[in-house]
Amino acid sequence: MLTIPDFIDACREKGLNVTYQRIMIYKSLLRTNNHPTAEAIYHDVKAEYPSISLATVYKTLETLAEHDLIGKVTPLHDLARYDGDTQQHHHLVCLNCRKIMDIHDEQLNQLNLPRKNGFHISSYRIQFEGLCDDCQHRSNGRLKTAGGKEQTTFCGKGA
Amino acid sequence: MLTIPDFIDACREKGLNVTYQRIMIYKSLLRTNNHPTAEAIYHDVKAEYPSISLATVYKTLETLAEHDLIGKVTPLHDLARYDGDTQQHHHLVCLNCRKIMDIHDEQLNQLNLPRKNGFHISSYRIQFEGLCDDCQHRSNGRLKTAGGKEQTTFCGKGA
DNA sequence: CTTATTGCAAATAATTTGCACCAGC
DNA sequence: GCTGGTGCAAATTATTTGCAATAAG
Repeated sequence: MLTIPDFIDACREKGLNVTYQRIMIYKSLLRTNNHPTAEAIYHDVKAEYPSISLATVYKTLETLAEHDLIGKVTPLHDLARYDGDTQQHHHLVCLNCRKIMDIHDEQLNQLNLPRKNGFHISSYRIQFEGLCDDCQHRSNGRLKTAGGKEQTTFCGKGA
Repeated sequence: MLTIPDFIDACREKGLNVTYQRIMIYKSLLRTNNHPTAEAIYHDVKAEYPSISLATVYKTLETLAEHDLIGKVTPLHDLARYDGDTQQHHHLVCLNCRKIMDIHDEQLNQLNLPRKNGFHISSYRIQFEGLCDDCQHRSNGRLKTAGGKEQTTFCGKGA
């Protein structure tokens, strides 16, 4: 979490114009610990700057996330995806083709659970992110590593 | 992943009617390793059973997931949520009120990465799921632990 | 026979897009 | 002044819902 002056510098370094809206949106994220939705940020910012538009909030959040100035809590957010396997296991997610592979690994199922504020943990899942073999090799530079939503193909099935 | 006869028994045990559609959908999940979307399953099943409807696929997947006969890859799927913090960290997700809390824990940042099929892992995130303190105590039996999408409130902010 | 489930069509909700105007540099 | 960013309204996409017809137990 950067201070506002640092955020402004960071925008400049990345070639992003520094606008009032971007600053307001970043400030809104700074002041909540909520992991807010676009709507929530929109309402929050609107209180101080009523002319902001929801579309701007969406666009800004995407832009900032692409430039790693903020994070997106759920990278696979666009489509609900299901899994026949109900055992505890973990996932490898290809950031390019969005293929998901299963990881069954006993060691990863034995983590020491963190403790925080009386939260009662009943399970956990780990999402490993990166590039699958196909996308490292076959993709001829047409990668989109920034967590966006570009491809629809899942690299086929079994193969 | 159950065999079809076991799936049928499991449905009966849970009081779910065993329908042709449910079996086809489950079979489709069995035969792919794709973590498919509802659309993908719809197309797959439609090939063998053209009269199936997309709404049925959505309903069936939700039903099976609620009864733990299948899993949902992304439990926080319904809304995109953002985070001002770009350091590696992990999340506690309350399955009831959908509040998300941050976990910064050095040990959790040092996992041994699994290896699989040439996949190149660049980062990972752990999502711990359970009930926050508020929801364990204050909620008077009105819990919805089955990964559904019920509440809209995020239990307020700082508090 | 009774209730749960299906399938259709219409509704809703989240997010994206096109485009004209405006602001940052 | 040039280019990227904003705001509006309309479009798109995923998902849900109401309801009558049908199948499961």
